[in-house]
Amino acid sequence: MSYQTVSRVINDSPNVSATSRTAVQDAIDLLGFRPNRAARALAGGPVQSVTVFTSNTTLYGFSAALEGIEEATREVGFQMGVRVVEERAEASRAAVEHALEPGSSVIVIAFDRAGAQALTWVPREVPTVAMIQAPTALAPARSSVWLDETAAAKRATAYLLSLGHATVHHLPIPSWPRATPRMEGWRAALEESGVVPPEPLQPGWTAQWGYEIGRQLVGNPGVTALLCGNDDMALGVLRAMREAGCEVPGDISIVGFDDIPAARYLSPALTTVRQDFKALGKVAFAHLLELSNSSRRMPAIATPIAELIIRESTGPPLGSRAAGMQAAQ
Amino acid sequence: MSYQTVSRVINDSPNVSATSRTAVQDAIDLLGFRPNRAARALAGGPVQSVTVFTSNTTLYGFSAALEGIEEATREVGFQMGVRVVEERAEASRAAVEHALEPGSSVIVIAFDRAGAQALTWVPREVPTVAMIQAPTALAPARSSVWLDETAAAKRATAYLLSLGHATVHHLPIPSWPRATPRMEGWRAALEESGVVPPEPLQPGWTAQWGYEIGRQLVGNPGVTALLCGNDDMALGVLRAMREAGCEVPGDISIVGFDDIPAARYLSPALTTVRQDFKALGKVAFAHLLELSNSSRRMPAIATPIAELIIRESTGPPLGSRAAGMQAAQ
DNA sequence: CTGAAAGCGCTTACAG
DNA sequence: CTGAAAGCGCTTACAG
Repeated sequence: MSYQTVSRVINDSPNVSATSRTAVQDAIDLLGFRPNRAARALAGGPVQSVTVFTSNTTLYGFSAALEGIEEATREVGFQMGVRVVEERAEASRAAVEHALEPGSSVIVIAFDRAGAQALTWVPREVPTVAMIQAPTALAPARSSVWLDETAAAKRATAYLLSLGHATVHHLPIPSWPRATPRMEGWRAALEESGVVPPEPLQPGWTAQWGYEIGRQLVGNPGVTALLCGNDDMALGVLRAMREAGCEVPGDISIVGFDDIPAARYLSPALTTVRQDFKALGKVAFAHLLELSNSSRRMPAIATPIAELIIRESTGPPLGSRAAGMQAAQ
Repeated sequence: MSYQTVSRVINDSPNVSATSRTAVQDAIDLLGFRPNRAARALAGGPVQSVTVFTSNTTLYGFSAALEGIEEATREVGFQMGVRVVEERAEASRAAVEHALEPGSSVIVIAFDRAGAQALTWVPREVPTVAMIQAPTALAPARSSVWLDETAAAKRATAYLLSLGHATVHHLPIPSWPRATPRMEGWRAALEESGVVPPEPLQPGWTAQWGYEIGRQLVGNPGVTALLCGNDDMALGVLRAMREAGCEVPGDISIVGFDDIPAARYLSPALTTVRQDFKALGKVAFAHLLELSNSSRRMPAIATPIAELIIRESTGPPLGSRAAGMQAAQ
């Protein structure tokens, strides 16, 4: 019953007799033995930790994703490390290289530019899965996961159109290297209805930004419906409208994206697209597991379905024929 | 120029000639050499990683604290691991024991019961600092950090009283093992003004809970001012009031706690107590550093100052003599 | 199926 | 001040 045998049962080696296996297992349970991770890693044992790179741990989508990853790692006894990355190339590179350890694996939350940047610095040989906005956006040859935001944005836009709005404006989250899927979906819905998409507003992430943009929008009769790139911005827009005495949804309908916990408690409660980033985080980790254990790639696949949650911030435009339509519904 | 010498310069050993030191350093820089953490840990090198235990990575206070810790660790090249802990004793214990590695250190975000529980399982010998609600609450003989929430709650309550409210009600976050400092401050302010504190409402954490409680409060003329244990609950209360047609602050003044990013964009913008959990996270890590390097304890000390942010959700009670006072201000 | 051997990359006493 | 030695706790070929 040498320590090699112990190592074998811990690592599920097939070359152990049933007798030894149970004997060792019993001893392990009895003593509460826990193999030293540092030693395992040093000796070239299997990966058992993930480092997640993210540009933000506070924004809803990011922290929900993190939450999902954490839960998944906990279930299989993986350690989870977190490293925040900035957009500046050198800082990003330093952060990634510093954090990378032999025998580790990584998930990068590459929803934004900083995340995508970080992905760049991760060597090919380390098992990696990226959480991205859309499949074409980046990460060729990297395993990645995403939500179908294009379809969701399209659906939300179509809904607004169906309410009777002549057009729908869009306050996007930052795009790179090309339009975000949320913007593509918005544009597609408009074009399918034969309306020329208006110029998108200046992109941002925060409530603050939404507020700024909202103030500029006030009193513009052309915009009666606005699809926001996320709920935080929608929140800011809502505030700007109220301050200016604009009714929501009377004067302008507003749709958010993500369904943050606060969304349904706003006044008016926010119509939004629910995105299950937590579930996506779990999916990402599941992929990572396959990558690192069997060392074989998995094709990128989509997962949880986004859902349009209709609440109070949307309605037919005032004084349009849609007002009549509403009664008919 | 053996590898021992390299080890010495990396670890700032004094026993190295200036010549060797620079020579080695140059080589390190040139080659981009990074010592293997697993090996260092195995050989008993200095701690260079923290794992933080927290019950939630999504609630504002928790995620802000995490953000602060992350930033601080990044600055000194520490690795940061995160493990979510539950309240159930066995689950908590398993999570903690699983996560603990020799040569690691820990910060536990012990704002709530689950966190306090986790703290229980961390062996004395591992360098640990706890982030807690108040110094007496727990963690005797543990290094810990906290914000002076008692003073802040007292100040907020006094402010409400000064507006002319006959009393102030309180919707607390969960207490254990005794009243939260927020509740103590609230109570103290009331007593100092000679008013008997009303029964606190049922404690909770979420907007959902605030909403439930808010609905119960509607139409109760006795409550004209409410101090909420956090902004999320305040958000829910706000919603309940609006639904019921109660004016805020006309019919009821509401104060939150924490100053979440959304607070100032609500309608009415939320009067609240700003708490810098991110800074507190940094302080926690600073303490940890001292603990682990010099192996000497630091006395627990308080840090960032909470600040009352007066916005729109508070005002004098309607129809009271305070209405006149307002004009006088 | 199961030991003995070698090595993962470091650090820390121990001799010079 | 600086090497040679031993060991941290594992894992993975290699012989039996």
